[in-house]
Amino acid sequence: MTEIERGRMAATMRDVAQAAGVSVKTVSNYFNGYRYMSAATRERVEAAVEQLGYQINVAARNLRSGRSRMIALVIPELDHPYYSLLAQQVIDAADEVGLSVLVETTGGRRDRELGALSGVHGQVIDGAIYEPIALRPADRGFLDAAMPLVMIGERVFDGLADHVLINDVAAARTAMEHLIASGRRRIAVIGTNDAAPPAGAALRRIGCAEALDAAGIPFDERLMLPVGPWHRAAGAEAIARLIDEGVEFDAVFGFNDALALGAQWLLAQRGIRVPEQVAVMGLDDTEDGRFAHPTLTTVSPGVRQIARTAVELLAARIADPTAAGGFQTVLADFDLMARESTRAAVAGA
Amino acid sequence: MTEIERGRMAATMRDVAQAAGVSVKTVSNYFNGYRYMSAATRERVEAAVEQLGYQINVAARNLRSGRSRMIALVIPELDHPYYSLLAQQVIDAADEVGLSVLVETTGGRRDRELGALSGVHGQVIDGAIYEPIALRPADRGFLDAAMPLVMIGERVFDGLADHVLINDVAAARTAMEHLIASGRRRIAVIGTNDAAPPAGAALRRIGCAEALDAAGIPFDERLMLPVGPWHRAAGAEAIARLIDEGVEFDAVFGFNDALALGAQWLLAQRGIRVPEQVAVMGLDDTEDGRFAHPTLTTVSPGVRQIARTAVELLAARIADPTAAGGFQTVLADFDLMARESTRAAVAGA
DNA sequence: TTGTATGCGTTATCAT
DNA sequence: ATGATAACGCATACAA
Repeated sequence: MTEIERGRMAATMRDVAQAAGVSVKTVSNYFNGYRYMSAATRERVEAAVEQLGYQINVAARNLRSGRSRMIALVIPELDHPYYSLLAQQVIDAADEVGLSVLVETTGGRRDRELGALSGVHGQVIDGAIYEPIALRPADRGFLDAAMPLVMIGERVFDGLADHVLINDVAAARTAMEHLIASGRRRIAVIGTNDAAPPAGAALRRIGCAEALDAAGIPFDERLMLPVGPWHRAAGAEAIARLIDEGVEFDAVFGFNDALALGAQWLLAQRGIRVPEQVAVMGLDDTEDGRFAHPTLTTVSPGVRQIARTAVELLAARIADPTAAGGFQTVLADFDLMARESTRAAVAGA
Repeated sequence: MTEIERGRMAATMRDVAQAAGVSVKTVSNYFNGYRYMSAATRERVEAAVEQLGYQINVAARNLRSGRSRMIALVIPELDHPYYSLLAQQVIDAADEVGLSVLVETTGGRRDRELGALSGVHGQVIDGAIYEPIALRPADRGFLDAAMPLVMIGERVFDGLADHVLINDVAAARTAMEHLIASGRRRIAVIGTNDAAPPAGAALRRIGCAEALDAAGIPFDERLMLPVGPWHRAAGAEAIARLIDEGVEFDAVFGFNDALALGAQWLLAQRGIRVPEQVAVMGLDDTEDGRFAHPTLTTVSPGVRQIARTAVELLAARIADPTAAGGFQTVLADFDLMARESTRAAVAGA
């Protein structure tokens, strides 16, 4: 390689060392924030870096250090108000601690959720923020991710990773209490499914039952509506079926905003007035709800806090994988956001 | 290092070669799809790989090859119906050709859009799909990305990269023609700004003017509503201002669905009936519009096609960066999606 | 068609 | 506080 050729190629640490009159180790120290370095040396390195326009070679660093400063965010889908918000918040929080985010979507399919951490991605990332929706505690044996993991949303894999989530029971109970306080008695609940705790849906169902029980309202299984993916279409279909079956109800609680908005949309299409005839509330506090008509009452899970907490926990695990002390479960705050869709109680619609 | 230690560590290509009784070069050939290999050799390599559970070391490959098989998707924000859909489609399309996607959001800020391709990310990616919204043609000198680039959405940097976008003029004209055909004459347009072509907003404004001109409808600057970010709140505010100023209008065309839905929301809040009094239409075909009440008429830009085309162009550039022949501009198809929000013309509202 | 040898640019060990 | 040097695991000339 001629001098000319070298001159055109990106500068290496060796070039910087040579220009600064120090060893590569010193330059490396500089970039890794090594504390014991004389001010004079530091300045000379800085000058050489500046002069050569040097940028550290990430590939070489990754190979040698076995780290990539990249994490994966594994979620069912990105094209969804809640997940896209979560992803944005995770990306922002990660950026602040110098981590890049590889977004991986699974379509909510069990096989892809299990495989998300192996394969090419699994090798290139230092850890993952992981929100599976199809896995059950029994799947823990199939997940062979030998990497730091922070789980979001459901407490599968308890004792295997850190968890960040809202208190599903309490959040659902709060929502139901709000509806009950506004005079509703026959509350359709969308999103229940046959999963057992600690699945989020099961916990939220428990919260609903608790609220009904405390208010002395009889539990009616016909008002518990299991659905597939928590999309608007599913919410609309569930309520359409309920109406067509002639089951009476005066409120709807969707386990997420999309379900609730789908329900609210269908009610509008059928000419049923919200909130006069039927109240509607969701859980997520996505922007859609704030611009629905009427605006959607919901429970806000503090996505920003969840994302930041998850990133912080993950960064800590990556920095010190051996840190024992067991895994943490952080319950994030939530807030009731009372809006138009649950205003004005009208008894016995 | 003892044999025991080695046994516990991840297998390397050397281990595979040894187990298969071939050289590392042969194993490397196997993983890189080298064609000239005897069936017997291939089988032995496969067996050894299987037996050792070998996975190629991505970091080493990246260092040696100078490639990462990663691309960046640079967009203003992820928490937005259009961009989250685009991101999902890009991730899916990239996955099919073996590329991973690093999502980088800029908040629509010029400095971050310019810097998105340099720094750490810039070094680790093989190319980028790039949708800046704050840049102008004059910024081309400031963007020093020595990497394959596919631009989406606006034709800044013509002749510097491939472009994939819809025909903004035609799409806007189609939307306006639809409104005019339904009997509307005073159409408020949200999203115009002071940028000159080839900015998308400017092109769409031209399309609007063309449609008005063809229909013999006088152009009224008061109906052209510039806004900041194309969010629902901006659409609502623009229409609120228009109403408060007493400007009459019988239709609204938002340059994206979010603006249109914000407008539609405000109209509902003010008790103005859509579409009877005012028709509303958008452009994007996001899910929000399909579940708005009334459902939102819009122009569908075929996001899936855009994403796939962008990924294909980028993959081709990465595979052969020297491929001359100039850069391509691909105009994606669009479709009018007529729904409830523009039904039933009522003249002279 | 396959093998040998070298180097990609960094970090880490050890020595000073 | 700094330097010399050996890996990290793979790809690729070049040789055979």
